[in-house]
Amino acid sequence: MPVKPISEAQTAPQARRIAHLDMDAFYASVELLRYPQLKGLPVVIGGGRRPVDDALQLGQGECLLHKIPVAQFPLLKDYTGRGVITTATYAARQFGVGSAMGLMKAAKLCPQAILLPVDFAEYRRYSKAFKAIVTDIAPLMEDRGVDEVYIDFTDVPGGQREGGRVLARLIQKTIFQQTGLTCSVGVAPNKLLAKMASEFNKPNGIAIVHESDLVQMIWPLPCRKINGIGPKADEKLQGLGIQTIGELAQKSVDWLIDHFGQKTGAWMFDAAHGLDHRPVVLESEPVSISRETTFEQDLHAVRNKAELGAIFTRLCEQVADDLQRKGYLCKTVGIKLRYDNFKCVTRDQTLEVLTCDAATIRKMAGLCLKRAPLDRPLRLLGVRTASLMPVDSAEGKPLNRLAPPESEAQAAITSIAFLPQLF
DNA sequence: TCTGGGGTCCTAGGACCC
DNA sequence: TCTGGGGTCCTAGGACCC
Repeated sequence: MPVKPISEAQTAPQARRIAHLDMDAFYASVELLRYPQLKGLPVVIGGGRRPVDDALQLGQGECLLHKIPVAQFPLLKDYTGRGVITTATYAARQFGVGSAMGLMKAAKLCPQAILLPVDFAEYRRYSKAFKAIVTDIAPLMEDRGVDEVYIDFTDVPGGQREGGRVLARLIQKTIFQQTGLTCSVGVAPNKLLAKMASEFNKPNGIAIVHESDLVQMIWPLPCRKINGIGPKADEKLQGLGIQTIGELAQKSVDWLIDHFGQKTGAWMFDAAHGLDHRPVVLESEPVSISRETTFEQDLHAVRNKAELGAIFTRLCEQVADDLQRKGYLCKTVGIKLRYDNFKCVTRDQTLEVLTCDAATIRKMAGLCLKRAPLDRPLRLLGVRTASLMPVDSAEGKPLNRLAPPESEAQAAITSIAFLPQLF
């Protein structure tokens, strides 16, 4: 029996261990740190729009709640407006309310819930804090939004111990000690399984999944638990008699490709078998930057022209500002409309120059708007920029970073052949 | 009294080029 | 003389995620 040389043993490839970390009821937990007197009570956070502030009778965005007794906190039943729930505490979830539910609908289910306005600035502070703790311990982290990250444990010292449990526990404990917030962690051979695993022992839990656990731990789960299978795909699967991931795994690739197309079918097959080769990505360039807003009341393109125009211009200014702050130029400008019947329409148009100028974006967006049906009342208007290029890599490209001379702007616009008459 | 805002990725057709 | 086959870019819509 040959003995492995020590050097080879030391460089033997480590098993791939990927963690998914998910903060528990993130926004709600941050609010509970600020208002500990709300612990155990049903609390809903939502809105973020002016009516919420009005309903809460807060002065000019100032948060005065900590000065008043719990009995006087604003209640969900007193709210009127178009907001949705962003997060609910576990106490509130027991009444069946949850993320993305309209506040008015939630008020029926749980009228006594306390309603708090969202405070993104505060959540971002905590988000940065917990991510800094993670990267201090394990530097290969992929940002998946305010409250979620993937972490590559593979080559981190201790990352292999107990399948990743030791390192997960360290990160979880450090985050709690330094922020007071709990999180759930799943560690598995890849992102797909890690994401599922992080849900297993929520809240404040850790779950370890190995390849050999596939049949026992993954196959009994409903297909909907696969990140990427949403309500539509799930409905279609159920129509085909497939409820669980295990049932999905019994189908052949060809059968899945026949029903879902080349790409989705092949992906579903891999997912059902626990396969996922996506790397943990540290940084990525944005594909688009956009702003949108839902009006307090539906607006009509003709009857409310002035009001709509002002909102439209403001959205363009915000997008331009976002581009400039983040250091990008765009080549495509688009709009999004949502009508009173909730139907959506988009129009977009590619420029011949790169720009981050509000007036140019406004002009292009205006042309897009004229190509959209404007007979129905609108509930939402959005402005989107895409085909982005970082400013520093745009050297030598035709630029339009400031408002161009009128003749140039005109040239850019009239060169779009199908629309000269609209301007 | 339904249903936010900010994203990514995929599909599919048409234009246009080789 | 009747219709191939790639490739890329643009546009619109939709599924999905946080």
